[in-house]
Amino acid sequence: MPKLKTLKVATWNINSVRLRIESVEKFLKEQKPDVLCLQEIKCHNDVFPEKAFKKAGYEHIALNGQKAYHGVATVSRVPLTNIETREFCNKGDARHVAATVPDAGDIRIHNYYVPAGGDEPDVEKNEKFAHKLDFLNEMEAWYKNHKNKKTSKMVLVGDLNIAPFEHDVWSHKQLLKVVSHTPIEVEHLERVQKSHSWIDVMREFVPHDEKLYSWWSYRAKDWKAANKGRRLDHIWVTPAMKGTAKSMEVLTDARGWEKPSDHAPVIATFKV
DNA sequence: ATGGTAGTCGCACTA
Repeated sequence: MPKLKTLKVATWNINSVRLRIESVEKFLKEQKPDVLCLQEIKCHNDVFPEKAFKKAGYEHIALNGQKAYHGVATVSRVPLTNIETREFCNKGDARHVAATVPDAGDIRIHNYYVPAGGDEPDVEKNEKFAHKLDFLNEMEAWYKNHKNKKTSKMVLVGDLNIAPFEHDVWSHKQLLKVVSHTPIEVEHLERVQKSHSWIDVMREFVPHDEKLYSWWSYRAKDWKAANKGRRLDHIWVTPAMKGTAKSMEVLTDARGWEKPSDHAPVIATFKV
């Protein structure tokens, strides 16, 4: 029997974990997730602020960092096993870490930072955009080959850098040619989703005709007043976890904290 | 139509 009755998972693109460690501490103290998945930690494993997490009660850490760019970390109050980091596109980039939570009945959590893709949505002119699509193709191929699709309990979270639906962006029309909301990216994301029949947990709680954002650009004078957001961060689950999500929240307040990340945390609680 | 901000590293790069 699992030790936990519920599993509270949060995902947050922190845009430098060292610069914002105090915000992370505040978040952990207030929200007390069981597991927090961070993206864009922007540091190598050697300089990850491990002590601060341990002091906050998050003693179990699965790391895949790199210097200056990207990097993901999954920190947990309960043990993590079978830690795995997968390298995509032979780039040497740190954009994925997975770990299993035995106390939650062996739910496996995949934490992703999908490439942003640059400015120009054209694979011929922009190799960063090509990299983004390649990365999604690799994700699709990987999950397609996963076994035990009906029984394997997995959560996939992270900054996927794509806002797929009309109301995942402030203006569908104005963003159709803007990287993060182009039809080609959305098609690729849909194929990843189909590869393991992933369920979009955030949209199970917010109807498709309501706006839902997790990111607001730093470049707006007043992010809250402009509210030109996008839903770049996601929480998905496999069919074996269908119906187990009890709540979901985007902690929009955190976007207004001192020295904020441009992303807000997304939190979901699952019945174990 | 353009430029606006932020982080890392130490100038140009990424987002």
